[in-house]
Amino acid sequence: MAITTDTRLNQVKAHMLNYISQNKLKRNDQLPSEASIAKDLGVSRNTLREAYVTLENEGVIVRRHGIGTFVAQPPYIQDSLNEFSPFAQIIQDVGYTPSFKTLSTEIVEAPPDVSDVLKLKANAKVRYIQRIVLADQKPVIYVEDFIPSEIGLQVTSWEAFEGNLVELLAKTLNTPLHQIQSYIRAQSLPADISEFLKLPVGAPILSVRSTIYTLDNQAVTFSKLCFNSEIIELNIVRMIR
Amino acid sequence: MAITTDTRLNQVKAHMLNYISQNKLKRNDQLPSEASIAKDLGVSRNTLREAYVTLENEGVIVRRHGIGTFVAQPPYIQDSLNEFSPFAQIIQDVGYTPSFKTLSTEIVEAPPDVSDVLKLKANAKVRYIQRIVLADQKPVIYVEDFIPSEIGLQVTSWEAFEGNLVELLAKTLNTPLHQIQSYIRAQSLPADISEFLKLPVGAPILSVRSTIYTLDNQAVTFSKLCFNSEIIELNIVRMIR
DNA sequence: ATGAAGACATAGGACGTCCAACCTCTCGTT
DNA sequence: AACGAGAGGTTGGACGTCCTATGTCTTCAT
Repeated sequence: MAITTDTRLNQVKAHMLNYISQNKLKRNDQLPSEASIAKDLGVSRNTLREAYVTLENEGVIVRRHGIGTFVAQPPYIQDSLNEFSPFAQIIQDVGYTPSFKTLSTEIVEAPPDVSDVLKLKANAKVRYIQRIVLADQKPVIYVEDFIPSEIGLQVTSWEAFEGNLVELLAKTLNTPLHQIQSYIRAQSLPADISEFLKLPVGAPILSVRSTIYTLDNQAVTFSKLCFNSEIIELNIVRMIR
Repeated sequence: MAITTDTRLNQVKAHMLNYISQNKLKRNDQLPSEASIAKDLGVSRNTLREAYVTLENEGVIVRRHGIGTFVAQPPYIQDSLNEFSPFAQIIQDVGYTPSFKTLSTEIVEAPPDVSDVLKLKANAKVRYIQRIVLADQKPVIYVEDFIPSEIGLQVTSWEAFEGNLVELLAKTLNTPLHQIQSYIRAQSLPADISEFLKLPVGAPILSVRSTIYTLDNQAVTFSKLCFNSEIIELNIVRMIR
């Protein structure tokens, strides 16, 4: 379940993250120049530059033209945690350490709204997974996933599953998954979820319903999520022209 | 307001956006291969690849190894109704009739948070517009726009302005506006906005902060919005590959 | 007919090179 | 002492080249 392929670019990225961690670099500390690191690692400056650009986009470093490269936000996470889900990335971007916890999971008959979105026959079964996502051990997202049984995902233990659902789906279906379509609204926290998010009933939360489609517009997973909006913000980039 | 970081990469990006628009390409339509476009534009395949990668990150296209490059989300809003703003579309989609009302407008010194996002000098002036968006005469969105004065928008009467701000900006700056970057969170409705949205204080609302950029990543407008979440849902399409 | 092998087109990845733009520091002229 | 020119280091941008990985389509032997 390696989402990170072992390309040189990723090696370089990993090296830089290690470098910052091991030398205990703090915010605004300067990193070695592109050229020197590239020489040390035996890669071209292009490759290193690409790694730096990526790290900058991820908010780890800041590059300043004509001056040098500096630590922006020391890396909170090492590689493997990065594999869970897109939401881990969001949490990471905000500066927390993400983790998952499975509350329950079972095969159930699809509820009407789910069945509707997934275009299932009546009485069709779905794998139901109830999880929470934690940021620095604090619960911030409550997740319910519904995956049609007919897809036939193979997982040794759903209870212990911490992999990337999207990756697993893509691999099992052997087709690229194309998009998540999400609807977002604000909502008052209902009582039954309150205990999981450890927030008072009625607190404003982001409620998201998200559907993953194949290229053929077949819905393969439907998820309901509740975000603790005090900690997590959603980020959209939308093209307007 | 110098708007010309006219790098080749940006030229290529702009060209591809135009290409998709002018040929009216839709989702899943195939784009010419990297090599052929690069040859047509007289740039190296590297440069073109970089543009493609960027466009993919922005959700406009999808690249598939060994197959080709495809349109993910056409970069323009095909709108006739969309006279005023993307939000009119959202309201329309939900089944209401959108309209606007200007509450107040003036030139003010940019508040710190706004000045920060727009990268303005201290004490720089901005055009401040306070509006509400109505769905079937019912207020559903509260909007505050901040536009740098130096852009020099020409409007006969801001009070009566109901045009499309984005269009006006694009025309005045004579450059395509590229993307909106938005941050969304849930929030309890504060008292000062309560009267405009006609909702009780403390009601859960969607709070959105939205920035419009040029192709060169210059921020040209910053907006704060509050959505009545009982009526409006936001809709995101995010590429996950 | 069928299926395997191979040709071809496409994106993925990396390298080495060159020059531009930007910043800091030093050193010589005034 | 003040200032400006210039050297040297740093990131920014682009090019051309080479090879690899992945799909698709054709061709040919069975």
